[in-house]
Amino acid sequence: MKMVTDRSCRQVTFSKRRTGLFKKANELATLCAVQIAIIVFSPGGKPFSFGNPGVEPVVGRFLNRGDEHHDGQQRPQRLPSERLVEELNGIQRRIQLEKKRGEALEKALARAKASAAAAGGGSDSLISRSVEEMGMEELVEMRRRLVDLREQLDGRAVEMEASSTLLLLSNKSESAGDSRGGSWGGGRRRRSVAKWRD
Amino acid sequence: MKMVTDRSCRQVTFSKRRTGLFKKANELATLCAVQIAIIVFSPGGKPFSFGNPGVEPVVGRFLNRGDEHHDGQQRPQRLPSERLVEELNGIQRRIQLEKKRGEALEKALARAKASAAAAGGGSDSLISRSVEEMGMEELVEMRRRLVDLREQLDGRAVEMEASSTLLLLSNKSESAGDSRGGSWGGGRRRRSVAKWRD
DNA sequence: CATACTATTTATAATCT
DNA sequence: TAGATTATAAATAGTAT
Repeated sequence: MKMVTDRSCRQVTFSKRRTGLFKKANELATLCAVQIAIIVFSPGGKPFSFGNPGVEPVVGRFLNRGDEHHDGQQRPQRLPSERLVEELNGIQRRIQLEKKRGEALEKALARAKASAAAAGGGSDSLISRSVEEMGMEELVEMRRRLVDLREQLDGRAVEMEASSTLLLLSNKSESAGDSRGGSWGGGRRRRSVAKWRD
Repeated sequence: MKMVTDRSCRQVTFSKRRTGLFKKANELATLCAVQIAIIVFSPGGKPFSFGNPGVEPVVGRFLNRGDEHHDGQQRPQRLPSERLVEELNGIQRRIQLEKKRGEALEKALARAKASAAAAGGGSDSLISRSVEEMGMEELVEMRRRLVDLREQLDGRAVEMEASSTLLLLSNKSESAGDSRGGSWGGGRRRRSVAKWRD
């Protein structure tokens, strides 16, 4: 499944698939009585959206800003601790995912080459508990550790091109359950300032 | 087309259709190289999302600039709490990148392990333990190994081919936050961006 | 950017393991 | 509870307007 190269064909494909996607979303909302929002920008940059009961309520709920409109720049005085917890939960899940990846890789690695010595390590099992159970101080501490990890990552910076991000759901999987998919990193981001680090 | 009355059937239908919808969205993003975000709450109230390149940038583009699509603008008066969230988002993205790197590595390994068959042996099962039991130092070490392997195998490019990925983790998402103004007085950090082939 | 037409591909509801 | 199977319904690519 590759990008359609011809601009005209791409636009046609976009139009039709967007229609189909919104239809699917509408069916999902109807059949299951759930809130859903879709935002998509056409190849030409034009925004299209679908929402049940509307885009903004759903996005607001997702961002923990249900009581706020985006017409103002202010957030509620109450800090986004709920959001923080969600973000940390996401990080936790992703670390777990990375671990699963590492497991598969490790098996192949054992067959293919010898690896360097393992690092020892006292583990505080900081990630063991649910984020919801942690106090703010612990959240801040956890953030500190994650930042440390991030700085390690910065040592060998890697970027994925936006076009390389992909998600295929067609194959069977060993585990199953609910997925909070998406948020595929790697795209160019407005807020991210790209800088090199040696 | 009416709402499925049976709760169980409704949940099943939701799961299936959500999977299909996200797949469609991914295909649309791939074929047409467009930004798209989907947010949906399950019948049980759990949030699910898909985004290319991520939910936040798409939502941000939609909310902040409406029908416009100029680049380079920033919202004025960013609060410290927003920077906190951004910082966490950055970390989250980096971890995502690590996961994707692992995926690519896995494929590269499959192609290159024949030639890379150096020494055998050392299968220290560092990664066999759960992340919950690992300290951050070990996580960092785990990552370092992946990078080492990549650098060995990546004289040529590691292609991001179609890889099957399912984010499958049952986890609670509704969370109660502790509202303490826990700002850490953090400054902005540099973000590293590099190319996949570095 | 949208839509009509049709051959073909794909998703899915019901069912079963 | 998840996954596999399959007949059926739906989406879509190619093309034209």
